Amino acid sequence: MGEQPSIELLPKQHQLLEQLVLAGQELSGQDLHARLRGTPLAMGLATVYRHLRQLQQQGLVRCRHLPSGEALFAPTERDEHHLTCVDCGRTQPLTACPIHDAHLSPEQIGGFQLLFHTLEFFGLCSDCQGRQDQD
Amino acid sequence: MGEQPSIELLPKQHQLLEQLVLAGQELSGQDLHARLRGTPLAMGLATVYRHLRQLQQQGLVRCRHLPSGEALFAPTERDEHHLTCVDCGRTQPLTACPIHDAHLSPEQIGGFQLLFHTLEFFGLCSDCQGRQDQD
DNA sequence: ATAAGAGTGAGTATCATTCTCATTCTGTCG
DNA sequence: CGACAGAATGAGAATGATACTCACTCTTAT
Ligand SMILES: [Mn+2]
Ligand SMILES: [Mn+2]
Ligand SMILES: [Zn+2]
Ligand SMILES: [Zn+2]
Repeated sequence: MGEQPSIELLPKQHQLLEQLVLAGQELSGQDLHARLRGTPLAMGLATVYRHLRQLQQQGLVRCRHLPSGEALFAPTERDEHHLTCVDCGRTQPLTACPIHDAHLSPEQIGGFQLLFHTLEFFGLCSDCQGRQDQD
Repeated sequence: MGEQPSIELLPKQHQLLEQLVLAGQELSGQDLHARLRGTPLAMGLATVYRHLRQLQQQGLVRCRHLPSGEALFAPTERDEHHLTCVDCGRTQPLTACPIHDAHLSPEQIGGFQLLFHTLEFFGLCSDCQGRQDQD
């Protein structure tokens, strides 16, 4: 825990990571691109996605996919997960990660160097439970 | 654990669920559509995706997204997760779910009725660790 | 100065998924 | 039995996020 490969981080990669940290919430590639437009930090969409992929490969960023297919990115240092309604899409963050640094046996890990995980819970929110059979 | 809402299951929905169970592995919407083509159980892509969404809303099916954006579906009864290499994409199943029926406080659940979860680990496989700085 | 290599981004291509909407199926009622 | 309402279906078009191309610009080393 606590990688510090700040070496080898391109300026634009550093920018993207910083934006994600500052935002305090998950952002899509499109979001990041839009946020930087007009600023001296602006960069093309291709560069945004290219660097987001590389940041993931370094374990600095992870992403989850919405049902819409859109991917939301966050710094791995922010170990946050969500509970999402399969009906209305309402989402709420969990206040703690249920697996901390889970105990995966070396056998399960099979030589991999673990970088991060994604964990999402799905269910019906109270509103949609009511609307269950009618509607 | 052990829902039995076999009531309210359309024939084609039942078919899709059965295919997923029989397959023993995750299948994409395209996979399912292709598998059924030519058989008397064939159905259009729109119907496949429509019913997959409804099966998810009933908590019978869950899905995860590959980096490619493709979604893979599985029956929720099969509580299996994966460890994927962020570099080469190689993937291996975990032999057990690290969160079983995790202990989420009612406070965290906030009125939701939990249906299923997705959990994926990412890292570097042994091969790609070697290729680390070169390449 | 020159050259090799890395980084960039506007535009285009891709392709899984969703949307449209005309058609077919199913069950009900007079 | 027709006639009709509503649900289900699927071919084809639309969508939209992401990946790819490739010419151009920087950077760095000789
Ligand atoms: Mn976590
Ligand atoms: Mn599990
Ligand atoms: Zn809801
Ligand atoms: Zn690998």
